[in-house]
Amino acid sequence: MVVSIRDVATRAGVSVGTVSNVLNRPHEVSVESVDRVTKAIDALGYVRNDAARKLRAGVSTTVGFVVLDGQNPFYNEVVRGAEDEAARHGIAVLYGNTDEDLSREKVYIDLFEEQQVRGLLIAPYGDVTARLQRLKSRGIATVLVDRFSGDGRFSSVSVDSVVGGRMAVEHLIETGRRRIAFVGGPFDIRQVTDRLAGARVAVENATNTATLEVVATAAMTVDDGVAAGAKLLARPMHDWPDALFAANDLIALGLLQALAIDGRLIVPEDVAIIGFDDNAFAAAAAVPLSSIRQPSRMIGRTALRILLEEADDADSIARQTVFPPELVIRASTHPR
Amino acid sequence: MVVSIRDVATRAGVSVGTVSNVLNRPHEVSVESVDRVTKAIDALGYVRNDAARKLRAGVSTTVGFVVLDGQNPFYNEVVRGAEDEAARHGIAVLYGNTDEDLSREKVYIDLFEEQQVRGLLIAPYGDVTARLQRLKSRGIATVLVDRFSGDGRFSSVSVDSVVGGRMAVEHLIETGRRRIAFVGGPFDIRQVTDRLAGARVAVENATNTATLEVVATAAMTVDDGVAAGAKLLARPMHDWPDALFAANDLIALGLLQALAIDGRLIVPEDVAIIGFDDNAFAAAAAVPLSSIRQPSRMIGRTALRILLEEADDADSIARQTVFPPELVIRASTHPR
DNA sequence: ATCCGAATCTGAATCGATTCAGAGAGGTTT
DNA sequence: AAACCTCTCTGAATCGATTCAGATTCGGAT
Repeated sequence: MVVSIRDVATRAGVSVGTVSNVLNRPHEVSVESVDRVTKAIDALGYVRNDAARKLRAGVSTTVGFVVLDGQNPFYNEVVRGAEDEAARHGIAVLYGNTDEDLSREKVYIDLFEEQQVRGLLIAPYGDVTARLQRLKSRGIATVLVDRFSGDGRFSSVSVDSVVGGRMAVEHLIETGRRRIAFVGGPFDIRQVTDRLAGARVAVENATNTATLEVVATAAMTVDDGVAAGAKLLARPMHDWPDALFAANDLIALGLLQALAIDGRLIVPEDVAIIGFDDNAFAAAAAVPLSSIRQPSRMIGRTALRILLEEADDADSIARQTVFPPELVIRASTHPR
Repeated sequence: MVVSIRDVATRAGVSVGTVSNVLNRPHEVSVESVDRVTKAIDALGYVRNDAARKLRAGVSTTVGFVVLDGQNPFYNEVVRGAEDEAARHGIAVLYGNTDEDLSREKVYIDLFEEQQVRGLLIAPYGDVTARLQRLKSRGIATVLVDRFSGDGRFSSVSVDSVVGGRMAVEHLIETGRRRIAFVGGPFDIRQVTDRLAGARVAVENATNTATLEVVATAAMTVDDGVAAGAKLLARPMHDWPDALFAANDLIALGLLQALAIDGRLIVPEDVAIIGFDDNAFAAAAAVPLSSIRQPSRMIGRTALRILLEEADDADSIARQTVFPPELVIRASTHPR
């Protein structure tokens, strides 16, 4: 048995219009009516039908968040930041996880479009500009998260990954490391290539003879880090790098784990490791992990705030917000 | 500019009914019509209006998942399992994070009710039976995740936390520990009390003189673990327990971190630590963490499968699915 | 007594997809 | 040729909340 606004109106002895007004502009309704309607709603257990509301009003109080990797604590923190800000505006965040899968990414974007969300936050994997452009033409605002919008068509909130990559490798070089390996992938993820580009800059600017090699991983999980570690360990010892820059903390933790189990190489004595994100588990690692911190909650909060502004103001101009990364030094990169 | 089904019909030279049929029962429409309509849809960039669809048809192809703690990798794994299963049925999972906040829990349940999702998965924090009962009467199926439904009114998928708690403490006792502390909270979370109850059973059954004390935490995060560790470290050394059973891995990681920084007590020589969940970071911890593994993805997959079955069959009978926990022994509980 | 404006309420029209009774075309059986 | 199917299509009615032009009420001003 479904309770509709009509049932509430009958029970309260008013018209449907008045019930709707109680729900949406209570100040324009007499206190007595508000009271009667409220009582009727409670008595009947009425819940607004969001479909009807959206159909007629054309707006929604939810925003969507399409996340690249739901297992990654960094993105969870970003989502948390967005939720905090959303809650303050009486808005709910629904999110969908794409797991670096192009087709799922499309599915979720379409889903949120069908749902006519108020706006969409997205940490994109593939090239989604075409789809996002369509959302825009439909009046659904979009903000890119953790990804700079190269062509400036969309607002974005991110951290400068090139600078972060440079900071990481400069730190390694300053603490006396020479043979540096970048561990990460896949290379169609922008964050990966940016961090690597930063690393390259640092090596080129170095006054000493530091070298950089690249160890590719299939994805950015702990398991991929373990696998990369095993691959490196299969080499003769004299071929080993003396520092590893992991594309994110998950890979770094995997590397750490692989080395700890093997036992021949000690961190940081033989090998330094630095990660990226400074997620909640970096400090609790086998060897506390140096990392490049991203202000994750702040990214989420800011992205949501910009999203709401754009949703309310149709012809606002896209803007790029870039936060600085921050070097966090822990035991894993202590000098020998 | 919004493209409606009417525009598509006009462009394809058919009626709106035919367009709808192409979308929903293509086999009942001539191939020629399917073709014309498909072309028109592509040309116009038409996307179904989900609100109108839901309003009329009353069904939806999304399920909601209300999660207790979005930062916890364990729940992320469960969600991932649910998503995998959902994807196979062409269904999308939208989730909302309550962060152990009663009011947010209510908000999300109501939100999903308003949205008329196909079904709802929930890892509940407070007592939500009343609200869930209402969903049920509205025809929205509900499955509890990570929580046994005591009164059997709802289907549930969980791991036996009492058994898990017992396994953890039996393991500690078998490896020679005597003064055991349970670290966790708050005690209105069912999982916490169950795990503690299991621990009590193990201590009572022990042939030796093992003791159990309780160290309460405000929540179940790494930070709470660090705080609990600090509280314990403030005690005189002879008052220290020789084993810690943390209510989940996050707390355990926090404890490990607090002890490592302090440095006076070595894990596992002076203190053993065991966690619960066996999340992705347990193995990569400062000292690889023993834990009670829950089959997280399987929980998510199973919960979603049951949810869809119940959503399709209105008068199916609620059933409780309980998976066994599994003891995973790592360095943090090695005997002295 | 009449008029005015403000406050409040009413109820029909509306949003867009789905549904289904009924129509039309074309073929087969008797 | 009539009767009967089958296949396919049409278009009006429908879902429930919102909106807004118009109605009603009432205290105060003229």
